[in-house]
Amino acid sequence: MILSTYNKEDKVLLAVDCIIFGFLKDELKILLVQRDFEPEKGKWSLIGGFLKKEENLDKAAIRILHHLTGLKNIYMEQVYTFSKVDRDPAERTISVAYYALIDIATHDEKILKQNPIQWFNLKNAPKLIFDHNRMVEKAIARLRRRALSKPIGFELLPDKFTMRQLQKLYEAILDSKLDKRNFINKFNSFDILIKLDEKDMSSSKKGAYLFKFDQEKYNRKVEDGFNFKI
Amino acid sequence: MILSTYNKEDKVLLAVDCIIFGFLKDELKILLVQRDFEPEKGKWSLIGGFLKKEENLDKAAIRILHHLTGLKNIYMEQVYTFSKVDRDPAERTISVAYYALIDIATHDEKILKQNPIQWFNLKNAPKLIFDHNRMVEKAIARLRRRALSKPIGFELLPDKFTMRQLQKLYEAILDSKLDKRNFINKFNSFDILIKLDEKDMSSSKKGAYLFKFDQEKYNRKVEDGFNFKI
DNA sequence: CCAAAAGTGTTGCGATTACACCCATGC
DNA sequence: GCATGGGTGTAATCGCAACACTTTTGG
Repeated sequence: MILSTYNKEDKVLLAVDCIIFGFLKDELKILLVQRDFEPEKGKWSLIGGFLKKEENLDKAAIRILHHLTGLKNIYMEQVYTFSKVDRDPAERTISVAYYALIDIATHDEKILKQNPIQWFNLKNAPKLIFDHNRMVEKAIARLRRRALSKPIGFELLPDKFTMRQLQKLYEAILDSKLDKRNFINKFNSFDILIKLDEKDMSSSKKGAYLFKFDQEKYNRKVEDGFNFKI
Repeated sequence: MILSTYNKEDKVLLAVDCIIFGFLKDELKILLVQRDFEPEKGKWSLIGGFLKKEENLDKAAIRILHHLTGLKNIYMEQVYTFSKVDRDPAERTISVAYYALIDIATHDEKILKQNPIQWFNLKNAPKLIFDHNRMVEKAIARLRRRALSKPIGFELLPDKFTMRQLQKLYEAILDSKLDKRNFINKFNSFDILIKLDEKDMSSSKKGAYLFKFDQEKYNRKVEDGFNFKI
């Protein structure tokens, strides 16, 4: 029933849980924390926290991520709100899931200073508390859809990257093999990468050219109705 | 800060607002209510209510829709959670938006018994309270994406419908003209409709064949990896 | 000199698009 | 008999997928 004041309505705890994706050595990873409080103390969990009265959810997600990893200016996006009545046995809690994309290679030192948090390969991540595994699934589905329609992967790669790295990233996100030539041809046809004179020598004798994402050009193209589509 | 009990955390009001889509006379419509309480009394608003402690959000959305329209067994889906600090001037409220799809032709009598609610053409709907217009936008975007990848429109049409009605529905959702022959050819290629012997005589002298959606066949196809794609 | 990864184009096929005429009937 | 909406097929084009060999160089 709606009342003319809201006084009689139930209030609830609103949590934010973050599915933090990273990419390293051709593998998609997620960052997990070992819970240091009851219930489920010691178990692996998504990084989370509670919404405060004076902030919106986006801000809360940014604050929680920053607090537990030290990272700022990270791409985040709301995924879904989970509300099963007994999802948290301690108390009725609604949780809004956000996913974040992190370039591990550039940020790893910062993150791993924090103790009880750890990267897991997505494929062999542990069982998580509550409904966190479902949250991860939803976030992956979302990431996948996003990757097909936006050049989202750049958030997960260093500033300079090789075509092969980019391809491996898409393969990890989409969980399928892609053809090398077709992938490169398609990406080049978008014309949103800058080919550098530099080479990355770490993965082969011949060396592989490095590329950068041309954000400006991409934005202009989007405004002109360009549609990214892998 | 996460504490070992949640006692110190802020609690908030959690609302559910419903973007209710209908389709009649080739037009996509939304159902709105004139608010009968402060703040913003008398203004047009989405149909909404508050989450109760003992229900999850899906249940709350169903309850709220049923309470204000009398309808049951309606397709609903969570869209997004809105949390701007001052979105509701009366009190800090977070709102989870759901969209619903209703076949107006079949259900209209029930709905219009209720007094202060009314269908509006999407194109000339009034300005809504709070951030409700943004909610509608998000819901449309979601509906659009959904319509491209699932035969979602059947929720919006009567049990029996003509090809032309189906096409007009897609045109309304996608906000673009479609070619008559291409549309029918594509839809027939999916093979998920049952052509009836009956004709609808209301729109032309010749009459147009009626079709039904073959839910069973569709489900079987989806299980076999079929991918609906307009 | 050879192993290992990088780089590079072409072709066939299937899907999408564009397009125009006859049909049935109520008035 | 004519105006109105219903119904139907084909050809041209485009985008996607499949595919193999040469280059470079550290060891």
